[in-house]
Amino acid sequence: MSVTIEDIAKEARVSVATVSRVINNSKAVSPELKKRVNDVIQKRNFKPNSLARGLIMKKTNIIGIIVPDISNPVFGALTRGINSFCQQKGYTLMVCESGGQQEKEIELLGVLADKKVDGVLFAGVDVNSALVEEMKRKRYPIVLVTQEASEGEEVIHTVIHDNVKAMYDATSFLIENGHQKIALICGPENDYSSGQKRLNGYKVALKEQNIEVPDSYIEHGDFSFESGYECMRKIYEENSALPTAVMVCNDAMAIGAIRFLKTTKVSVPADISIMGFDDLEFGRYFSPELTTVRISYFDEGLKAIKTLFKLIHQQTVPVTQFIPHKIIRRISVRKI
Amino acid sequence: MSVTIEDIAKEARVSVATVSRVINNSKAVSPELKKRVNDVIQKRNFKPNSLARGLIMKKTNIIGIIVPDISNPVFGALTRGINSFCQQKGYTLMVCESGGQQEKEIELLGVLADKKVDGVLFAGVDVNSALVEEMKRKRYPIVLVTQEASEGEEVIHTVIHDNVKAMYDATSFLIENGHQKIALICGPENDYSSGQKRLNGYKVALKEQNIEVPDSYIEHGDFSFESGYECMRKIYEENSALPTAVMVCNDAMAIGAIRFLKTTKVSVPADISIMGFDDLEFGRYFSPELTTVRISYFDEGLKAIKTLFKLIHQQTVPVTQFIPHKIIRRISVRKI
DNA sequence: TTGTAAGCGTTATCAA
DNA sequence: TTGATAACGCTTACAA
Repeated sequence: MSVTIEDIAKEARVSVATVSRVINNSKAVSPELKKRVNDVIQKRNFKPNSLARGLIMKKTNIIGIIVPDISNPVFGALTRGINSFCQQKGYTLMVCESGGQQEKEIELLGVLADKKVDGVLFAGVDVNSALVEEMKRKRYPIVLVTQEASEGEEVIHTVIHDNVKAMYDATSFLIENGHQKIALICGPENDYSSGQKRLNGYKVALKEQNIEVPDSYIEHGDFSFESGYECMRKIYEENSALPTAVMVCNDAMAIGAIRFLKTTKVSVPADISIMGFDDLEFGRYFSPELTTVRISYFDEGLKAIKTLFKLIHQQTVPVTQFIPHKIIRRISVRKI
Repeated sequence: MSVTIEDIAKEARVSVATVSRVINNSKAVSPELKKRVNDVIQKRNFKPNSLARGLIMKKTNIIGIIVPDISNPVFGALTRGINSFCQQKGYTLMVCESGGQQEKEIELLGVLADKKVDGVLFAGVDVNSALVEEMKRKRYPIVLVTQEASEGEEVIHTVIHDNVKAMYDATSFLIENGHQKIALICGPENDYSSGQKRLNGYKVALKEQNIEVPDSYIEHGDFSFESGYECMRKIYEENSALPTAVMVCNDAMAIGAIRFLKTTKVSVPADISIMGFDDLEFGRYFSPELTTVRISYFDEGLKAIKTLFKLIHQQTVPVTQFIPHKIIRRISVRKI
């Protein structure tokens, strides 16, 4: 078996307590003993068993993260931001995938409790009061990231981009560029932050300018390329008066939408402008280059994990924190 | 604090041993006691502390995975395949990011040892003998995935697609379509499986047909969109006789390459055919739709984790296992 | 079938 | 400053 603290103690002719003290330099140990112990530790390549340690210290240096889909680049970037900080602080990341199903999310919250993680980052889809109740019951701190709670008061700390404002800005940008007939390919209706809130920002911007829009201008997709394609097809087929611009709630659907339009005779951006959301890297290499709203999910993850650390160390943090967004003008939107 | 096995024992008026037996149904327990215990467990929502359990059982139900970059869709899909199986088996995934640096990889191998993981999936860049030695020293089983060892005998179990054959097939496909002047945008030279091996497959296919290619037809990128763009630029600028096809070692670089060609007057596929590798989803939505070699990284991850499980349960498994690849014909390659 | 008690590898308390 | 020794929460001989 691996070498234990007792082996070290024996070989260094001291007590296990002393070895422990050296490891954690918790209390003063005389220099000579310290050196003797350290030498043996080095020589035997001793690493304290983190299970035993966690058992008594009630601290594992493990952070849990729950995301709907690991292979989604948005959550990839988020995870990378989180991990960059964890690694530097000596924490490890336990990654769980929920598929966006609430039942699974609740189960995973339990799994992470079992694993005695020090804290959890949660990227959900619809964080309703049932979920919030479940979270409040856990003994570990939780930070919502990418998604705020959809019901009740704000009781769980949250790091997020301002979806309403971002969509408001994006839609206003289209309006400023002369567009009045602006359709929307939105996220799922059950997705609070990235579905409902974004829809909201769009509506507010239009209303502010007294622009009316037919219901047939609004479609709900599921953030996949495919659904962007489908939604665009519906808008195209169901409207004799085509929009001059389509605001799309993520880049993947935006590209799906453009792909559909390539099967028709309307061209982007000459006939219809398309605006995306996220600013994933491929948007820059697409043609036409995608105008979009940049969200740095890396930064969002980073801010979330920093917040979680503060919570773990009992510091006070504002309940809701926003990270900035930015309009990225490229080719797929034109001024009319 | 959370409820312990002792609390349960007390409340069910039995010994902790009995409770433990019920939990693990290790030994026969009389039905009545079993029910009594289970009721209390249910009622108090008791979950055995996995640290204490891991400490004594030398088993944590945690699998470690080391990848260069979590946000890369290839490793995203890989991780998802791995996770799908783990979740169903009651295992959790500890995800570590190495940035592809050997030093970091070795460190992470140690971190995972500390965490007492039951096994590790390793997706490296250059698994040389130093790394292999390090791996052999660990007490947990390791499966290489996406990358084989570059030196010495095959001692570590490996699940991978056949890079040589895949590139051989892809290049042959281009030849069959009438191309003779075939350039290559390859992976990094220090990347054994995805760099050197793929280069090899390309060369073998050409040699077999006695096709000679100038050095200026071969460029090394780093798998990023940007580097695909740059490599294509070099090939374009350094060859008065342009190739009629370019084999590109991943889809991202292929799209970067096409992007560059759009800045020139040569068109794809009319003047130059472009073939990618990986078959990521966006390639289907790009224009022209990308002809590519499909590798299912999800399946590769799945097979790797299944292999690791067999190893964990001391079953014998072939040292090297391949997952299949497939040529996907789309628009970006044309017959001449 | 059930219970008692000895670990598992640490840290923390309390004397010395 | 150091060393016994009691936790931490569980599993598993060994006894009963």
